[in-house]
Amino acid sequence: MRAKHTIKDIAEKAGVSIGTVDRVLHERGRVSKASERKIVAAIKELDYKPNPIAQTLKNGIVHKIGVLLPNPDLDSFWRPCEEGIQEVISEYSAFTIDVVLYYFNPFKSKSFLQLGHKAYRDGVHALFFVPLFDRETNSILEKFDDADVLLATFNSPLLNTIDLYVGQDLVLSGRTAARLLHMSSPDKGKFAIVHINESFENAGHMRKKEQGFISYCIENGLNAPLTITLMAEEFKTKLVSFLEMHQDLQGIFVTTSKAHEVAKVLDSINQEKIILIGYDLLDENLEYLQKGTIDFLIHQDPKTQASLGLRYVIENLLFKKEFPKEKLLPIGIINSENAKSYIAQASV
Amino acid sequence: MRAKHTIKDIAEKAGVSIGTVDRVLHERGRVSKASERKIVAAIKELDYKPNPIAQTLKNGIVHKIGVLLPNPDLDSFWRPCEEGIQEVISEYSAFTIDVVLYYFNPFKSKSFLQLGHKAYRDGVHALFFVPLFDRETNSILEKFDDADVLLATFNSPLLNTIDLYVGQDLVLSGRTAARLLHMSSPDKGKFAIVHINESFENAGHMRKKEQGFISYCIENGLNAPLTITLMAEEFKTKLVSFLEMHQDLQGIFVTTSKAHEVAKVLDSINQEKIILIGYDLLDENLEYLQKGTIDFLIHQDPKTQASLGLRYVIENLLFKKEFPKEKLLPIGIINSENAKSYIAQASV
DNA sequence: CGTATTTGTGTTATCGTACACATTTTTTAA
DNA sequence: TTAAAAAATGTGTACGATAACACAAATACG
Repeated sequence: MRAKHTIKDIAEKAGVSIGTVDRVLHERGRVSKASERKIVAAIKELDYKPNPIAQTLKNGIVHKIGVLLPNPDLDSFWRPCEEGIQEVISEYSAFTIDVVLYYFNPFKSKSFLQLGHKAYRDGVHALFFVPLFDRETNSILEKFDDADVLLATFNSPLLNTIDLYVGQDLVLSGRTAARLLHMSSPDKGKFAIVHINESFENAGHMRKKEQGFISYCIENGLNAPLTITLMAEEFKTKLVSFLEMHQDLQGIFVTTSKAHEVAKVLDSINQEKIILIGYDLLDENLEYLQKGTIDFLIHQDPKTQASLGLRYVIENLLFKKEFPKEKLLPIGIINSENAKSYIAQASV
Repeated sequence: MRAKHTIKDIAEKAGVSIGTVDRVLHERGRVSKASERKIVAAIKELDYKPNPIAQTLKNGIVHKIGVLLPNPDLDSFWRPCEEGIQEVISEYSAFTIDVVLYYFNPFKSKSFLQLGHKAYRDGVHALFFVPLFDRETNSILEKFDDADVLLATFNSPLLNTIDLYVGQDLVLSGRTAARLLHMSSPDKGKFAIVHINESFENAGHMRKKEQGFISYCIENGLNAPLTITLMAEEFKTKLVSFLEMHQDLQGIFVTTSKAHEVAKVLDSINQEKIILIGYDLLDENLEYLQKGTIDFLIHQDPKTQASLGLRYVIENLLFKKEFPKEKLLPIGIINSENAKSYIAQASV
């Protein structure tokens, strides 16, 4: 690799001053066609690329990045996201960035809306958020429409024009679960999909996972899975009677991170044959994974979603690094053995 | 976050000039104890961190990074690594780095040694390599001993003093495979470990995987697995007679990326009941994964190993970013469904 | 006591880019 | 033809860290 060429090299080659080159580069006008031609030719010939380091130093602004995240104190599912964000913040502590965290109440769309608007008023240069509520998200996006603000989301997909989305293919994760159950009981299979409906915000997620699971069953000539939705109240009663009604059940797929609650019930009635699959590396889930009540966990990796997305945003602002419009993380299958390797992963 | 403090702020606070501050920062002497005390205090109080961007700009050197990699033309296992490296190179094309690739012959330790020494003569600032041969690696490391060169490895672990290692816990991956087989045939299980010994360089890898597999079996009261090593010659004959001898075999664990060769044989004799687990997302493996002959693949993710490691090296040189001494990547379990999500992963 | 030498300190140019401002050249109008 | 306006181009400084250099004050030594 030959040494990098600078603006000065271009200027010399084209026989003009660096100021003129700069004007061409930034299309600020006030340049004769003749000079412009020569400069453009020189840029091409020398394959000039501006030095992003120098640009960043020059601009010298403190990039303000808003992160709009559900409050982990209100729903611990978001704890790993917060951790990921914090890690990235300390990773870039030496750089001129200012990450402002806005924690909204995941059960109140208004809280989301208000904090989104607050981020706008605070004049953030980028907003990285979980678009939990469709209508409110649109309202926020409208606000930012004119402003030159980098908009990035994670966890929940969104149709709107967003610069970046980091997440997972939920349909595929449902199919993956179905395949795992199918593997472990290779006949026609009698399976159940359990939705645990704590807050309606997960509805979309659960539906997509279910859809994937069912599509696998159909394509592979399996019996259609049973479906049941459990709420916090009468959780155990309902589940137990469901199990009694379906004695021949071979596997259960829990579409949320609360598989441990199902495991608890299964344990209490000494039901050991049923294969149980759930989501996420929560401590409660891991405990039952080690005991063998939970057989597989699917890793949604919210932490990586958050940290990777924020990193894309930061590196774009700082170093002008490009990023993909959509980044779908791999669907991790976790059993009692490789769990460790995913937990260690946590710390960078 | 308050605005970043600069060397100038420190100078003002301590009532000295920036030159004096710089001398303290770099321990270049020529500073009175009184000034030093004041400066150190100011640095502490303002929590001063040097701006890595400015430092890099000032230093302005082109960092030369040597990458010592087995030639993918001679062993296609390394193709993804090369791709990962190339991706990172283009990702940082705007920065002042010069990545020099040295392709050695993975079947000839001498080739490895020679290119390692060549990298030294070329005066690289960092060397990122696969330490395939122990003795030769030590010889190379000795060379670099005095020089202030960043040494990083991937894929093959090493005891020596290396700044960074990116890889996987091989023992754990063997355990993971055992757990998967156990899940799919929940009695005492009759399993076989198949080593496919193409080149001795894999010996260490294979041994560790076997070790993990066996330890799982012991801990879980399973039968000890059978072990067989196959060479290219008489591959099929040997395998077929092995299968005939053990009609009740329930699962096979192939410790290399050549599970597809075993799958080919199983297919040819219409053996469908045996569960087959292998390594790596090769096209040949994926084909049999979709067909159902291969049931699981374990993802060693050589591409991420290479790209992540190189990225650590580059970001350390460019931005003084820190990295862990050892980075063990998660052990990915792949079935026919989530394979897609890992393949998509390939492109950044 | 005067000249060397050491020690402490401040000033300044540099890296590559960006932009305000100064200066020169060209065009237009009187 | 010449002054004014417009267009084109060059110059200087800043971003923050670094280090060579200049210079003063303090100390050493014959």
